[in-house]
Amino acid sequence: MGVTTKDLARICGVSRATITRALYGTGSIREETRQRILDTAKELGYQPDLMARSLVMRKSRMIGAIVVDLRNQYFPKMIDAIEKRTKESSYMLNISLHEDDKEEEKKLIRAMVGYHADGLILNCINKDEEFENMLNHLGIPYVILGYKAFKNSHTVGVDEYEATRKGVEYILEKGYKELVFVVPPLYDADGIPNIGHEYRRRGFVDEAGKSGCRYTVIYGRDYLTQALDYMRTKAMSKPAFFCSGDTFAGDLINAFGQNGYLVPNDYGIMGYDKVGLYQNFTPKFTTVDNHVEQMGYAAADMLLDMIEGKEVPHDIKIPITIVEGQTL
Amino acid sequence: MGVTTKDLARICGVSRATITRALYGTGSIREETRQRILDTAKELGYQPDLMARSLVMRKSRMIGAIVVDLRNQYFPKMIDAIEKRTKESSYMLNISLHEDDKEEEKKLIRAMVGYHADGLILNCINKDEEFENMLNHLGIPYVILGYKAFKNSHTVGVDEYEATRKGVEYILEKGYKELVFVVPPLYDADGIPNIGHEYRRRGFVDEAGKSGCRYTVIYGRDYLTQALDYMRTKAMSKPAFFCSGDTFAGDLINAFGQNGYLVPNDYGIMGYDKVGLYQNFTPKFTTVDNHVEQMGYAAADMLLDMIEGKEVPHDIKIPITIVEGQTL
DNA sequence: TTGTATGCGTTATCAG
DNA sequence: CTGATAACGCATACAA
Repeated sequence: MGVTTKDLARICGVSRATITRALYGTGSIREETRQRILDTAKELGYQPDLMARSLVMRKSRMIGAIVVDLRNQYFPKMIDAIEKRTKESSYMLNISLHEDDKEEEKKLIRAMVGYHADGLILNCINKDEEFENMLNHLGIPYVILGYKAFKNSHTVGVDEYEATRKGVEYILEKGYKELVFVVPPLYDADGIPNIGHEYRRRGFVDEAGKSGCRYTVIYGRDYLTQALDYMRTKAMSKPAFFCSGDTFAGDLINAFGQNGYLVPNDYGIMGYDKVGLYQNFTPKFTTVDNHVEQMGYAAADMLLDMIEGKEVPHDIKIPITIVEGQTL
Repeated sequence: MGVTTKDLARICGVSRATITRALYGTGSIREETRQRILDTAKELGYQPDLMARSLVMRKSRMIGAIVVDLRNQYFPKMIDAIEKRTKESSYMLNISLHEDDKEEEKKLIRAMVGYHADGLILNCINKDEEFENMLNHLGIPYVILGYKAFKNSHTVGVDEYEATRKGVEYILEKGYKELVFVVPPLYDADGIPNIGHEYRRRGFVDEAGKSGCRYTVIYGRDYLTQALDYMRTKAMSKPAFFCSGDTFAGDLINAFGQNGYLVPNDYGIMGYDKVGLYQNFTPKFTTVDNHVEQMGYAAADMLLDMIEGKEVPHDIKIPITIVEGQTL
């Protein structure tokens, strides 16, 4: 479909080279023919074939983002930010989802390269050497979201250890003497640790340990049962639950509520990953804001710089802040 | 970058046509040379240039989805569904965001066409004739999410009128005699009505009117103030608030809570657009489930069929269901 | 079974 | 100022 430069050339009675000159102002051209070409181009609704252009230019002004899915607000928010930045630089953003499927992730990366993406932003689940090798032979720059999985990769993430440490500090400042860290299973199906949650756990354990207060870690799929059990049989004072994720915290508040435990009277709670989910509820939710949008902006800026051949730092850590609520 | 069929041909000492035959099994080829080519292709990490292929095939196996943004869960959920379906049919999904910018939307559509997208899924904000014209001259099929804005377009949506009507029926069954419909501003910046909310309003008014009970509609940005005012000065019995969106409902519950009004003791409330946001909270939220995933599946199926030249219905309406909670 | 020639729509180079 | 020609990487009809 669609009218091409060839058509325009035929219709305007000039060569295709002249058409290009008229359309993109390269080289010199008589003003009159330029106008005539531009007019007919507009009239006929000429649209350049970006594929053909990319083919010859070896640049597509397209950036690929491959993330797991859009289920919680984490990636949507980040992608919104990335998208704004790439748009500012007149790049098109191509988002694809690997759905936690390692083969799919590789396939998508190959597809992006096949479509001449100028750069990639990855939330990658593959961690092995073969994958690292693949990445380094892509021929285009890429930025990894989250953790530094590979030596040579560029990453944008959060210092989870430091963040959790600060979270514990904050809880202690509020006067709590008894801390419970709630975290999902730390290992995935292949036995590979979820590095983010693991760093958080360490941050918690180190800082809580240093304080000399009572603390414990609850993890596993049955964390709700375990937490309730803690509340019923183990708590010696009003405990603070520090949940490694707002969704867990939300579920916990709900489960506790159904069992007659109310926040912040009977217990304190703090989340992680502020994604705006529970920000409108009473009591206002205390959580760690890991600034997802900032991560998005940073990742996009980094990648755009890399595409333009600029020198960029290898790793960027976005500092967190604590959202003071009423649940502690 | 990357090795091409040309390179393979040179290295294997055959013509490029033979390479193609080896790679895609078209035509006949001696098994030995086939193996040899396949081996070297693998060794050298040959990846087809999808752009070049699309250019000659005039098919890209790529589908574009252009939506406003990913801010609330509505589009992320739908896109997840669309993505699953397109992936099943080995199409790649290219998601882009127009951020409520009419020019941007047109630009993105043109870009998708420029990238030889085989079809488009649109959450379009342009409503005028020029845009309709543009769509119909795209040369590729497209499906519009939401409302039938143009005569000839294919759409997947919800019968909002019917849905709201059913919602009112449900509320009345629960014994309420006093209904308040809460809806955001019904017109956008350009004075064009938000058709979805408008249909909902009509459904509410018609059904509530028919029942003979007391009812009113609250709309505008200050709906919280108005709702509180209603509660304080106008309510004659325990009213049911029917909010045209879960987020409004959430905010309302919160605002009422801060003013000492508790659900479901002091008032009833029902939402719309079940997006899973408040499903974990107590009391469990009563809302209208408009089955976003189903919309996604339907839209993807429809588009894929259209791409394959099949006959498809022009409009698909996804039936809603009511999620029975504890807020009524 | 294999090779040659042509074209997809664009941009770039080099003549004229 | 303009036109012819080649190239990007791939696929395919046709010839050998």
